[in-house]
Amino acid sequence: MNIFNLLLHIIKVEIESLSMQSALPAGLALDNVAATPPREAGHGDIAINAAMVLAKQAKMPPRQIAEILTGHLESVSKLKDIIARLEIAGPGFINLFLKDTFWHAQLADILTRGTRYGDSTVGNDERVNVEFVSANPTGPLHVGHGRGAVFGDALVALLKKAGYAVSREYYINDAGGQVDALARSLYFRYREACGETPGAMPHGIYPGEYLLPPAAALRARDGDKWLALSEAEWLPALRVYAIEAMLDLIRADLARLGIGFDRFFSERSLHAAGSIEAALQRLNEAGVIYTGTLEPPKGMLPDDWEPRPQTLFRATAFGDDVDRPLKKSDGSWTYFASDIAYHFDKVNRGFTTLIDVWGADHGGYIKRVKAAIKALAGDRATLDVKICNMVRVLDGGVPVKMSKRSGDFVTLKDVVDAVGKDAVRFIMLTRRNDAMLDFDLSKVLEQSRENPVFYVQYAHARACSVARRLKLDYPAFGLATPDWSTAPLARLTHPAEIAIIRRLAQWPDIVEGAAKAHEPHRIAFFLYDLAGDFHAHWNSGNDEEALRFIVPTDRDLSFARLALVQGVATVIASGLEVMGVTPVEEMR
RNA sequence: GCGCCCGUAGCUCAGUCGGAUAGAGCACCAGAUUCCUAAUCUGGGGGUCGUGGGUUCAAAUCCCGCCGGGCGCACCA
Repeated sequence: MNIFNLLLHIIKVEIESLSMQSALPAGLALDNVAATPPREAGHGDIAINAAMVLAKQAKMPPRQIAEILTGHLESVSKLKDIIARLEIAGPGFINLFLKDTFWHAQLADILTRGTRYGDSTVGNDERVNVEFVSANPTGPLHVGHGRGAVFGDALVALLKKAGYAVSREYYINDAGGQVDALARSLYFRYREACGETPGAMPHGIYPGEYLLPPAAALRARDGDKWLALSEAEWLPALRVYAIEAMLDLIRADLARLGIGFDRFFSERSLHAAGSIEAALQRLNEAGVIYTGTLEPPKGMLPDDWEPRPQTLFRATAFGDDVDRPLKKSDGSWTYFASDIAYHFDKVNRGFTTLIDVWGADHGGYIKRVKAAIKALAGDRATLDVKICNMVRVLDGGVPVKMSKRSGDFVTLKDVVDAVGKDAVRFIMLTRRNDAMLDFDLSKVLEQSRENPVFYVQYAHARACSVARRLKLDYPAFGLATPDWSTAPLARLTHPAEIAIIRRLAQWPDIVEGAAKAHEPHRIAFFLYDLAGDFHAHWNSGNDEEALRFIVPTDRDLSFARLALVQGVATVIASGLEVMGVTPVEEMR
């Protein structure tokens, strides 16, 4: 349960009731009324901005509205059990101070629900398609792909937790010239494998050594049978073979990160099924396809520019900057044409929210795809494109050299092998997706506060250690397998303890906010803050013995505090679950 | 030239649908360990939120101009 929405709902109802009683004007718009956690601890637990928002509409000073509202709220029976006191502050905020018993109830809820705490229904089972990675099947994934992979996967988990019906999808670009080049590259390696010396590598051949194993496997399977054939004869078959081999490679790279997909969608299948013609036919009927000649971009004339009539989509009618070509000069479809069909297919499969996760170099492509969706689907579906910015790989602050000949980038596999799945996943979410990310291989292994992976894991491990210690050193307490429903939570009275529960109780709101904004990085920052609260409280037991979790002379107090610690572990685990990171119970 | 993203403490970055005295880590300074993991914690200094306007009761947040950085710009994917 999201406590902020709960209170907000109650208060909105009461405002409406005041309107009915004519204590406030009728017909007030409450859309901007909000219940938020105040930054300042002295401002209570929940701040309501209603008085300021309504002042203008009601033609009354905010203070006066606040007076009316607080006077009324104090008499509402539903709130009497929850609110210790309320005050009017600043320009007209109503600050609510909640009773300890309310927070105890929140903790009890956490313990009952376990890592399912924070699950929400705001998504309302809306069907969402998240397409991510979608790297060309021409080689292994690099670190940049890894960021998109982790981002997409965590976003899916987040959306599911918030109650959306989500599907993970990978679009395979298996139809263009790049996969022909891949097939030629494989053939080159195949000739080598057959004992030929093909000589210097021609231009347009992928130089990576990752094609050696598939070439050898091809030779082992088929012998020399392809050598005597012409390119037209071997290319289609070897293309299929090479794409499958590369997809195996990619799937293996993703599996190392614990990432799988509900569907791999082939671009070639769109061509084969006539989906492109169908989608463009529809655009044609809508009158947004025409033949015309584009102006060259001002300020940067391409060398080989020549004015040429093309088949164009009138993207400018839907917010794009220029109209976009659908056919290449050789008559085949452009990538954009098949992408139109692909997104139309997603809409036709019933998805109402489409999310595409792309690299930073594709930012210029967003408007045209949005334009196409608008033209084909109107308001039936919306597209949100999440751009994942570049990743710089460092080691001890020094940029890692781009790897030898195998490609231009550090491979994802190398990085996962070096620091582990959990560290990669966590670090990838410690920046907003649209900000550049420095990934320092040595820092993510460091055991210090500087390293958020460690800091959060350590908090979880510490929480687990309290349970261990109680079990081992205080068997008389009988808390080896506690029944949380009997925990005497009323014994949690210290402000620092309540403060931690307050943080834990933000978790459902964090989930909903992050899910709506499509921003999984918020989870990482929340967990870091929570870990900080917990470490601080843990340490205060050093200065003040009475604050330690385990009180040898007081079994019930120890039980209550164990419950608090368990709540911390639970929420951390719940957050890590969304991030796809395994919580550790010990770090020795 | 045009489009998109970014500009917050010395450095790296958070900042919720616009909300109260703009936060955290690092670095710097001063402290805490007979004690559940000091792998941690406490306190301190440090800001024209790039800049100039505008909207608003209220702007780091929304709108416009400018400056600085990144990405992209027909027939690649």
